[in-house]
Amino acid sequence: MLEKNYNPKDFEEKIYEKWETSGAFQPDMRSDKDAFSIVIPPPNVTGVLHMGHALDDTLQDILIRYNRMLGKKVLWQPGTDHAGIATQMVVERNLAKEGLTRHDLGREEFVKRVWKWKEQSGGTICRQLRRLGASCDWSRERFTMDEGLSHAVRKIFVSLYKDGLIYKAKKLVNWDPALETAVSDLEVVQKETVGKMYYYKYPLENNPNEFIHIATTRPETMFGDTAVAVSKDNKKLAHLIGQNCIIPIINRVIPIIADDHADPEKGTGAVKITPAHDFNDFEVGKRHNLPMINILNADATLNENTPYAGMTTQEARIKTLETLEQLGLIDKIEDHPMVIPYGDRSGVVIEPYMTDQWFVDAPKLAVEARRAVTDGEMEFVPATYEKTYFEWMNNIQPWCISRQLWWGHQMPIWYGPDDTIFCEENEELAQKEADKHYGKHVELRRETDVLDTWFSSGLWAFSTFGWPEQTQYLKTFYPTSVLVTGFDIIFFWVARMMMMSMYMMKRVPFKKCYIHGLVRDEQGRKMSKSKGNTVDPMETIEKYGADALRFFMAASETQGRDINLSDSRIQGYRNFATKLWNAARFCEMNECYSVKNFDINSAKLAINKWIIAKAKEATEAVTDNLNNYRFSEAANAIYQFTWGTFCDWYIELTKPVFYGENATEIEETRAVAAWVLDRILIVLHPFMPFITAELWNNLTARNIDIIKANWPLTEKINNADKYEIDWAVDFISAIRSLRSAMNLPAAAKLTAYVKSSNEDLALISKQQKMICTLARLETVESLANKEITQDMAQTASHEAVIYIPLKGVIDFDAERARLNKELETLNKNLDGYARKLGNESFVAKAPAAVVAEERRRQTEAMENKARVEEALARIANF
RNA sequence: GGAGAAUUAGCUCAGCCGGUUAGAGCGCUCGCCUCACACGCGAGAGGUCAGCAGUUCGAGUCUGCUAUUCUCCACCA
Repeated sequence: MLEKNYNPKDFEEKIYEKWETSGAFQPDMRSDKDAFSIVIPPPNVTGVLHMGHALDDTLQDILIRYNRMLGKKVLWQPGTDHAGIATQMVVERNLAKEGLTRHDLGREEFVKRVWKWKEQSGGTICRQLRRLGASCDWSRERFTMDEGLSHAVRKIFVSLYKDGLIYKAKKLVNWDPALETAVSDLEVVQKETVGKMYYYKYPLENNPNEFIHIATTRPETMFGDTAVAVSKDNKKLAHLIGQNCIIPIINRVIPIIADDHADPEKGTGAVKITPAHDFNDFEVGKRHNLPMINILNADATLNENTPYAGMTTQEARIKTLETLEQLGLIDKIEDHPMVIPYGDRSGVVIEPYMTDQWFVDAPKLAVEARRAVTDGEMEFVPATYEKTYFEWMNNIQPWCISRQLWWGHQMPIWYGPDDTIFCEENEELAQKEADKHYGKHVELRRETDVLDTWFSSGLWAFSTFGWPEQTQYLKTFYPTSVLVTGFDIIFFWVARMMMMSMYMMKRVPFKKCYIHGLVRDEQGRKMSKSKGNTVDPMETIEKYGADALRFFMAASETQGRDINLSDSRIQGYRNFATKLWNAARFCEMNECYSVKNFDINSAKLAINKWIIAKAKEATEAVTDNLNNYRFSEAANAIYQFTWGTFCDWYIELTKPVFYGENATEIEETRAVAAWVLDRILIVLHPFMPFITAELWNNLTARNIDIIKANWPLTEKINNADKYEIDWAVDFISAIRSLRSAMNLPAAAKLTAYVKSSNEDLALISKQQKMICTLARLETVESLANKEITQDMAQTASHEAVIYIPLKGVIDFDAERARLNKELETLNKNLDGYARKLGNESFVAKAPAAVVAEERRRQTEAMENKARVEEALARIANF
């Protein structure tokens, strides 16, 4: 017996546990069916589930469960990411509480600490994914720093290095002074701020009373200046080119050079060039062979190349300005809107900084990655995201992959005594190569840098399957079927996976890439911890159940658009689950599952043929929409069928049967009701796995788990017939409408007389009992020779005109108002039809079927109009 | 500066290949505790599909322009 109330907490976790322990999420590797696979976007190992995951993983689980029910060999590969910077930061913060830094511990000890932290607080997110119902094959869970995945990292690194696609270079990079590491372009966020523009002047070398005026937002960098640039087209300043000027305070002489980087329209037209601390200046410096003077320490304090060693840039800026002021060199200071780069993790200002770093030749790798999308080997859904992808790929810069961190994959690079580089998969091999190279045994020094986190996640689509081993899983599931992820990591991850996979595997990592939007708060604002507007999915699940949250995500997901979280909608889907629960209880109470071996094609009752037809349509709609990644349409199709068709109509239609005495009819209706409910459970299962499983298990004994139930597509249904009940539904609705408009008490039993074709009358007489029950009529019969009287309210459904005597209680004003409104609508429509059909071009050019349909509507509306006018005339004097 | 997207009911949004009277949920109004369900049932109100022009027999849907909003990328003189 089902509980009276739907209580997801009673069963959701239990059901999941049973699935997991029974291996229900594992693919049958002996099956010869098609494979379907997804690799999960690996969450940070120490992270917690947020609404973005809830969306992302719900969509994946829907696809996974759907394909599993289609009978495919399905694998959802789970795992987590070591998240280099993020994780190291957390552990360092914890250390700071003990008053320690990582340097106090030393590298080895620190890394041990991180592993310990991972053991302690890792795994939370995987437990939460289980709570959401994600049917991942946890027996295959991977971590980007597992031995196997680390091996893959080293192997591909060596390969890229030997192919000349990884190189070391001394370049300006984005430097995070808090973390003291380089970061990639993508890890820098630009923020609008109002800063100051400082105008001041440098004296000329051979005439200290003359000056060249410059403008800068960062005066403290002047100690790194190695030139001042002026455009040769700058008529006012060009004469200074070739002269030298003097950097005040330090009195260093630098040349005034000609370079088009100096825009005559901007600032003063003359730009100080600081090649070691500005990306543009760096290029200028290279063009003119300028010295590059580094003025910063790794923590962004000024170094001994400046007079203000040890000061922060802010302190140095103030000091510099004070000194310039004393020297009388400042022209003016203005407010200046500008953008300043911040580290997306550390939140501090990023400094362009000159260091030795390692780079991946992304522009070369991008060629194949781009081609694969151009040639349709990988398709974005929605397709418009390929523009974003191409835009970035076409302007791609070398990818800085080295990080001066301790947590991550240490680069497989060893240096010989003279800094010769040996890049091998392990130390032994490197040693062997080195010994060969030097002709004797030498001591090697390993590169201390680790790799950008995204380097290892770039391999995720094949490293998780055991690559470089040619495993059965790799052969079966690579390339994966689809990647589901947010647009915010197209560059970080999708693009990198494409590049790495095309390089190493020569095949795309996934055939499709489904991109979804962001989950925002109720007001459409981005959710963030600092704003305090985040909603914890676990709390939502606690409140409404995982199924309600999942269904909300699916029903809201319309190809790539952001989703505004809505408590009332989630609650609505919990109500939907309750509705289904109660419908199941109705079936249980009426012993629907007691009938065995009923052939669905032998159903004879009109209501049963009707619901079978509707169920078939709904299934096809869900299937079609899922095949095209239209999640909201798929969810809505099953929602509308379950609630609007099955509960609102079919269950009501079965009541006259169940409460009647015809055993054959009861038997048939029981069987069909059970059959339809089963279809609902199956088709709804990918969206709401828990309630569907709970009902599936409790309604009757089953020989198969719902997770592996066959998707009901292939069923042969050949006795579907919608006409009769569709007609009756409209007929009943018309009477209900009239009752409501005439303010008739719900309990009042009425008589209805109908004027219509013999077919309609036959249908009514056949469905007499059902119509009377649902429309609350005493009886419904043919108008025949009965006289139409003034106390009859009149309405119509299709061509049937319905008369209901109101025995003196008719409210003539209400009836007139109702009829007039109907008339108004009819007139409006008739105008439209007349206009269209009066248009010769329409009649000549539109398809015949469209024209015929238009004519039919016109005729019908004209008949209805005559009917309504007649009724109005009849009561005109009251 | 470069690129992309959006504008439909009070609110949040669907609307696929152009073809009925443009849909849903929430909210609102009226009537109902009808033996599955008040987390419910029945019936309603509510829209110049941002504006203008164009293509077409026919435009919410296709094209162009305008207005407004948003997102991404680039940008420290």
